[in-house]
Amino acid sequence: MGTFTLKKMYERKIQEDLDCGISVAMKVFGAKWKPCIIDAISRGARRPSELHREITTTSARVIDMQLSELVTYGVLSKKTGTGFPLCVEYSLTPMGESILPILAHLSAWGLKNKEVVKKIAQNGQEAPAGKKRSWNELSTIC
Amino acid sequence: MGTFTLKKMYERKIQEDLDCGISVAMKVFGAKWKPCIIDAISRGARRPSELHREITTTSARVIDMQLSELVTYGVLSKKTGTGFPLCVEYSLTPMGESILPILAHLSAWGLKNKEVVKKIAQNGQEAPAGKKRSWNELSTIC
DNA sequence: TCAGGTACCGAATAATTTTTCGGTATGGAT
DNA sequence: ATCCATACCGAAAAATTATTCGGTACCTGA
Repeated sequence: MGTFTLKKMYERKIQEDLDCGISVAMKVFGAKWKPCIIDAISRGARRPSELHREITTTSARVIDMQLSELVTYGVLSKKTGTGFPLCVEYSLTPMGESILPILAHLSAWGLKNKEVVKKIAQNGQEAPAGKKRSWNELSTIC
Repeated sequence: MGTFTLKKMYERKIQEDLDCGISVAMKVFGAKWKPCIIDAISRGARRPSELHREITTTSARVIDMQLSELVTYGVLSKKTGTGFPLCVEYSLTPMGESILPILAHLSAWGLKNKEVVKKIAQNGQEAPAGKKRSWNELSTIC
């Protein structure tokens, strides 16, 4: 028996293609803090308060929101205690566990390339845009 | 000798952490259409016009922008022809090639889970939010 | 009864990314 | 001189995501 209300989710204007595997993956764990949260949980942080303490680069609210989305998509499961103080534990489902190796690959790739990327990023020009065609770009083909 | 101007890139207000491998990876190939473009190129599409024809779900402008970012970050290399008609070819650099297995993993994961995700996504409530605590959520712990 | 720790939530706002629109430039063919 | 296909680009608008702010609720011990 419970009163409840369902908040309607943000309604996209542009449809996404959930037949594309990459879109699906990105939807489920591609948000800014989700990999971070999944990682922390895989390393043993289970309670929201622990996560809040561990991840200080964003607010508690943000973590809470992402946690609940991860539960919705079946990446995490949630157990609620009734004792005192309130206690909730999140843990990875098998589906969640299956994400870990992918995150490991992403992380390895990023670490391997981070110096180059950093250098380019700090150059301040994302794209060599605005250049008006003139000198030879590289070798000539075609 | 060439006239040119550099368009300044979007200046972030919130700093990103480029020591985190996952952030780096996401920055380089995590944008909406980049995986798609990388994939198309890996399958043999080299010229912008081919890509435009192959990827019809977004505009040419979008593809062009992503292409130039991918070049900037060293994922693609660009060769410009001087003949007629104008001809440009993009190809994967070794760094670009090294992304392919990761995309394959992401894609495989997504395809394996897409039915579940689709079902949940179309349920219309992203998060089971708004629920006011009352019945037992799951088993009790703590 | 009140403070204190835990777990949440909604609505507004800000930041970021994506998309649209309307251009420029090149060189050959007509 | 105009038209075509190719390859680009800037600026504004729209869409999406992330963040901030100010709450509620539960239980217990002081």
